[in-house]
Amino acid sequence: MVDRHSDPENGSRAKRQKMDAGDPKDNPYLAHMYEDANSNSAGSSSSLGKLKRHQTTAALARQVEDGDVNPFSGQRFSSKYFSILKGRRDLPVHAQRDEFLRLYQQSQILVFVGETGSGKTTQIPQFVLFDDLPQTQRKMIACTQPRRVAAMSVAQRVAEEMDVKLGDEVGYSIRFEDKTSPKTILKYMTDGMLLREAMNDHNLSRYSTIMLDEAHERTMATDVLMGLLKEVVQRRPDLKIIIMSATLDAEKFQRYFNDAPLLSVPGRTYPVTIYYTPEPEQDYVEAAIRTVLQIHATEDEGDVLLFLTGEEEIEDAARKISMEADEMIREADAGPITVYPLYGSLPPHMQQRIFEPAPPARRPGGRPGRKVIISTNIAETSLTIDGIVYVVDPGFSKQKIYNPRIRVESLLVSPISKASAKQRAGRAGRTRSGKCFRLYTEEAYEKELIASTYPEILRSNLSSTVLELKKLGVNDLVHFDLMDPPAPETLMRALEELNYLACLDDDGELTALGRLASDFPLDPALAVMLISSPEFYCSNEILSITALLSVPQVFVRPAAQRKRADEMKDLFAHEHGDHLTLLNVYHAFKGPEAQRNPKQWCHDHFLSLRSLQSADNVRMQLLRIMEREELEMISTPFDDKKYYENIRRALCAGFFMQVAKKDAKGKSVYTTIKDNQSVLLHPSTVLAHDAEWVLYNEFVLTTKNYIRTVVAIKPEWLLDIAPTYYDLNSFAKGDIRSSLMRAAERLARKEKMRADKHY
DNA sequence: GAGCACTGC
Repeated sequence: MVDRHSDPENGSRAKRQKMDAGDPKDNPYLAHMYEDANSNSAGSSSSLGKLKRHQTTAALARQVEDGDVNPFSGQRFSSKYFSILKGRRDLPVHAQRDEFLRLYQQSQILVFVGETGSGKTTQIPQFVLFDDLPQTQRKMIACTQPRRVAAMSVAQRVAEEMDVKLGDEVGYSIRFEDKTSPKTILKYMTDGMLLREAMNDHNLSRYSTIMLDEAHERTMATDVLMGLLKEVVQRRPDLKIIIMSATLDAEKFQRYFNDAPLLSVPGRTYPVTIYYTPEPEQDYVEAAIRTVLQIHATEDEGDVLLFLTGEEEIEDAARKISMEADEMIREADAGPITVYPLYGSLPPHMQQRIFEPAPPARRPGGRPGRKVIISTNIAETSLTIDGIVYVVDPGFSKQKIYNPRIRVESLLVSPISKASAKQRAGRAGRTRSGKCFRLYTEEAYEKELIASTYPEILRSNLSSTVLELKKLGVNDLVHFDLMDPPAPETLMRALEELNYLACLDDDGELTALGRLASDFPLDPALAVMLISSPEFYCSNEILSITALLSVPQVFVRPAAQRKRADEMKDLFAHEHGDHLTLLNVYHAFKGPEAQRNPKQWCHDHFLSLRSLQSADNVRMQLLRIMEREELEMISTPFDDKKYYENIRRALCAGFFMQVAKKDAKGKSVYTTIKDNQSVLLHPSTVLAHDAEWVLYNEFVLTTKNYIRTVVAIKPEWLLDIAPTYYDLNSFAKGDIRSSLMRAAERLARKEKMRADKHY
């Protein structure tokens, strides 16, 4: 690692903030002098009275904000309100309040670029509130976030700033929790939640202004919402839209929204010096470890953040760095180091540890200690850690990619984008000026990194999205104006899958089943399985399995205790497969023994309490929808010999396209139906390796092709449940076809015998 | 004989 030059892109921001020097009313410190001039010092309803909708100026808003009485709640402002208000007025966005209001008033759509620390997420919605006055229209202002925690914490903060109780005038709405009331006029919500609302209210008529925050993240929901809003604004001239984004891409948003005006506000961060390597690194993990140790040996006090790609890589690097650092302490009197791994599947209390202070010097006057955090991308967007001074960026992350040809999503370690690299570097400049060590050459940065990561919509299976769009009333998918249209093949695959699931008819129109399926927050195959389950007398059980398949892995397998964990899993194993094993786990979890102390029970049985609780939550949500749609909740008696068979049949009703047959020769090698992929059973399966036909939940592409979470089924069931997909004429001659033919003959024979009995 | 980056309804 050799340093080179400093990169101006994260250096000091030279943008000038405009000062409104002319009108003394614009000076917040003089505002109180004018407050009484409008003869309105008390009375809640009247203090907003001086504001006319879409004619508010910064000065007018300030007068109301500086009053004694909260104009929205009618209560007297607390003293805390005024101290917070003072801080808010120092935020960069405040200097441009008038400029913002003018643009907001003049145009229906506005693109707002505010960098980190500008205050956009908390302040802009309040600026809008004072001008849009949604309560006079019996409407609300919505501000979307890609993540739940953000929606919750920002709403909490803004409620404090506005001196109201969270859930009254300011609230939030996320899956499993609606913290709003009839009083609510400003609602923070996840983008997915707004999309759900749009499915039942195509014009989003409850809102007078909709703001999409963090639009640069380009989540699936944000992309679909943007396409939708582009249509809604045509039908609703009264609706205003603000697209809020960080960093570049602003022009792209502007162009997409018919050259909407743009407002940029500078952020408030410290300069970060960028260093590149002179030569490409062969082994980025090794280079990263070396760099961290070198920082520790030579750089001033300050914590280090290293980005790696996944759990194993991180744990491995953490071990090595700790070992090497111990040696440095012994041999070179280096300061102490604490290394914290950080990734999503880490239990919350372990994630919290990253906020502990760096270790102190080992003796008075000794070399200071240092904290090293080794993290996945979670520290790039979801979590911010103050006090980071050094960032080490090897330039890779795991990214989801989708292969429409074999209908498989997989994770691949890939080079990051320039936007990600900037975001990572920025993590070093939150509390003071910092340094970022990029473990690639400057030339590679310039020439090899793409400008920004491909949006999720280009990297995913679209069957859920296509179903959602149909439900949203978008009939012509090909001409639906998405910012980045997906590959036609991906779209075709989704339409085909939905057609086989009978969610779309042959003309591509939504069927009754499709409409019902879109009510469930589930992948279409899961939704169809659940809706069909009453026909198989096992909707209670399929509901549990569906919930378990929608949450992270419930089985925990710590590296040090694999054997013990596997033994515990065997306690729940069902000979016919993993779905049934999951059901056994759930039933045990809900049983009296486990419920006495769920935490202990899960720990003892190597199960994830978090996953099981979240499955329970999902199950309750799905149950409410089942009841609302009058789908019968029913079970086959447990002592009936068809109890498990009925469940396995019901699984086929949704997953008949995810089936594999064991090869005639070659042990435990399977071939998937129609796609003809050669696959292996994932080693985690409980299924003995002798099932001829299996249904799988997931295709995992790693060093080998694995199918994971599998259950044994019979080909007769497939012919019975999905006759169109299993039309024998559509199969090429071969092992699969002949096996299906024999199954068809067995079925016909049974039918005949049954018919004979009747005569 | 194992690879779940991260979100979301």
